[in-house]
Amino acid sequence: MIQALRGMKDLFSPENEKYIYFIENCSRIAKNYGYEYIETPILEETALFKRSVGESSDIVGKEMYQFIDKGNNDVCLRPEGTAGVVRAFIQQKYDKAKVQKKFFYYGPMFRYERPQKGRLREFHQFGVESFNQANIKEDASIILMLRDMLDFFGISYKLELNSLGCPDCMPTYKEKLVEFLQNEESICPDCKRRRDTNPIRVLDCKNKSCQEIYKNAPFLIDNLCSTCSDEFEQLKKILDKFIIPYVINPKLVRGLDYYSKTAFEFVSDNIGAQSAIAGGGRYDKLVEYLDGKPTCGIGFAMGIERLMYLLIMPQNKRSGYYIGALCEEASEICFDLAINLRKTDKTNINYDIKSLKTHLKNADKQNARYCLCVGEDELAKDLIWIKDLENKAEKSISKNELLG
RNA sequence: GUGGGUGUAGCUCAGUUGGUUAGAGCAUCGGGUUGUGGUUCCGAGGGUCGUGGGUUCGAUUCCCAUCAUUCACCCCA
Repeated sequence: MIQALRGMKDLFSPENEKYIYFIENCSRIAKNYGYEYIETPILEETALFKRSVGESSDIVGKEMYQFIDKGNNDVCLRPEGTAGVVRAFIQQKYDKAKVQKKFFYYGPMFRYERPQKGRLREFHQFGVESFNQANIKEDASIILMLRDMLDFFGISYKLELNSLGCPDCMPTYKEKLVEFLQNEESICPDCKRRRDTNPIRVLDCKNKSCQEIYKNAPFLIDNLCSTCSDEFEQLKKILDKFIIPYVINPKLVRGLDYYSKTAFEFVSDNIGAQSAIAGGGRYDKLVEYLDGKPTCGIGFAMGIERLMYLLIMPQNKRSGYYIGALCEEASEICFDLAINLRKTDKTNINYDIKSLKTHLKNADKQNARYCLCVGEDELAKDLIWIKDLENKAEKSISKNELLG
């Protein structure tokens, strides 16, 4: 038997309904915030991710589905969504036009890792990207939007906030941190590796003895330049005003190299070790990294599978018709009936001749609102028997009334 | 890439201290005298016990390998 690749899942009921429900409502809310839908290719040139996500990240280092295609191009399946949208933005010359653009997208992402709870090799994200909005209010808006979405679905969360600084304050901080780390030889091997590759990352090491040491480490949040520091204060004020509870997590670093300034993560305690349900932040230099004109940007992405663990669907109401024939002679009229009803309503037909009892059972199981049956009695009088499964009312109506 | 758990019916799982026809619940199908559902009663079908090898008179059970799956680490949504 051929089965789906490791870490890749088929989507059946009821998850498929959840997925649609999630996408539809996130899209609706994003549109309210002025976002428009964008779809970018799932396959992109490998260099795009190397330059945006960053060579030092694990994503690029070991998790990409990368291969050489028949035209000898080095390509890979997108591991995240922002890079593609930024590439599209630049390719469309929106950077030169200096326009403000806001996009939302959703779809599959691919990372070659060992699957576990809340982590698949093919997973789905819903994300948004806002270009050319430097105002800190936009940072707040994007967090407010995410709050709206999670609130709509009744999903509880914790918001963690940090500032990663800008090219003015980040490099000097980094030097300070590396200096601190030079004197700490008792840190774990992973952290020693990070010290060289990506020093900021040591801060969210899960090793307890490391965390003990980092209590005394310098934090970026205490070393921001005046601009970054002011903006961060403004952001907190807006979030306070709109009553969004948050915690400042000075150890919060985003995994992708392109982030700067505002960084945030929405986390949940109820989905296993992979607790981040959404993450995002500013990336004011990314457009330049990808050869565009300087254009600031901010965005986030939600892990749809992780959110679906937490999402409870509203009760499914009975809807549509179920049609069944009670005798062979009635099967033709039943088929005609189905064809006609399908022009306006969800209609399922059972081609098998069954007893009324069986048809009612089936209609009930399918959660149909109405059960329509035709037997010898109805055929004789050109009637259709119809029962409302919700209020149990039943009647026979003339065939012409339903066949129009 | 590293470590642990688990593979028995469509699903969720019992079980055999190694012994002859492997069980339950749910689901499916049929029936409960002529055409009435969701919470009834009765019955039926369905499994080479993940795969390959080893030990044994005998393996679904013990051992090894392999594959799949799951959880965790690394990392991330």
